[in-house]
Amino acid sequence: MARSVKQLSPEDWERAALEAIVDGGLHAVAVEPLARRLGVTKGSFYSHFRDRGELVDAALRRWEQAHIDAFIASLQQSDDPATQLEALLTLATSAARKGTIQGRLLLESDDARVRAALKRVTDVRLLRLETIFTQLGHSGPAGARRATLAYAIYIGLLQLAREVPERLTDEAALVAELLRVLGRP
Amino acid sequence: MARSVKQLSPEDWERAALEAIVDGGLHAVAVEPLARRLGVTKGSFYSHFRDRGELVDAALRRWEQAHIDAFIASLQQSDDPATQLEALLTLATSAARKGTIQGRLLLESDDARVRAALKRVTDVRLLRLETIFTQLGHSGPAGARRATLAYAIYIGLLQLAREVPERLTDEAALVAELLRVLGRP
DNA sequence: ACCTGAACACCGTTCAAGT
DNA sequence: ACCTGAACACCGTTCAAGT
Repeated sequence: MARSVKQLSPEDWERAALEAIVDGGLHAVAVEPLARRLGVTKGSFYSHFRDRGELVDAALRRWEQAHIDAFIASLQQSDDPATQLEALLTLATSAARKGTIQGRLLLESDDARVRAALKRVTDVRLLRLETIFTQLGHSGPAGARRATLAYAIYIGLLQLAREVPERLTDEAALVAELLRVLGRP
Repeated sequence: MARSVKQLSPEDWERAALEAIVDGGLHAVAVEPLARRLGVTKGSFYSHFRDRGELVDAALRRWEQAHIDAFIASLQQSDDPATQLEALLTLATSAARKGTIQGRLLLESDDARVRAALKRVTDVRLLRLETIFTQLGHSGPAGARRATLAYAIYIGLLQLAREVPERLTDEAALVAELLRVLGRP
């Protein structure tokens, strides 16, 4: 449960920061409380990072990398675009019902650092979605619009899951609706 | 530019709080800076509100009421559901490109007070959307799902407008796509 | 009733001193 | 190199005292 020697690494602080985000959002990433939790004094924090912002940065990059990796991995389960689309929609609607770091971050993107991390993840996903829709027969701009639309739905569902979760209970029917709506060329 | 007598009302503080939200988000609603801006000392704040939370509450309710009123008003321009839907979609996509209080709040809804205000606005809108889709021929649960979907798109576009604004430039094409996607019974 | 001014708590940041 | 402990700045909250 505890190390006897209090020699921490930047990674220790980053992981603690991500845990804090899950629990209380970005503003819960506070140096003094994190230091208490890690069993050191807040002064020692500045041996690892220049300031709180640098910690937030590093923690977000850690999350971002893991997140992009997972997304890519889920796509590699199949080469068929229709199957990939369904897999992503299912993943999206089920993720929308869980409380994740992503959910937290989406809702705190007035922070420039959060926005930057989200944008990088979003860009990767939009490009992949665009490829899928192109393969499904939607030409250039139409494919791009459809990808934007699909991703907007995903983001919107993430948000609505917090506001009106009672509307997202019939997940299967919702996925079916999404497929019907997005599937037509 | 200034009143000579510094006798403030709760409304003065609420309006200042909303301005602060537009500028810097919810965390910019800070008693001491607001007091400075209003030309009083922070101590006097507590003659009007019990604490910062009560000010946030009051400011959000002020915004909420004005917002619901505007939404209802825009619906009353026509009785035809198809026209109403198009009007809402147009309103939504153009609102998505502006920086509004709503945009700010959506992205800060890890705050319980913000969530509550957003939920009240969302409920009103979802019910109205459901009515429209019912009138357009979508029976009970299908109408509800379609309303959820339409609203998810709206929320998602609000978010994407911040992340990837370059994808929302062709507004007309996007509205057309939305109508096509959402219009089919 | 509303405002001032001083006080205290909490967190971010700095820094001299320890190991 | 990393940690401690004390310092200072800033904001939330309280309160006695003014008008």
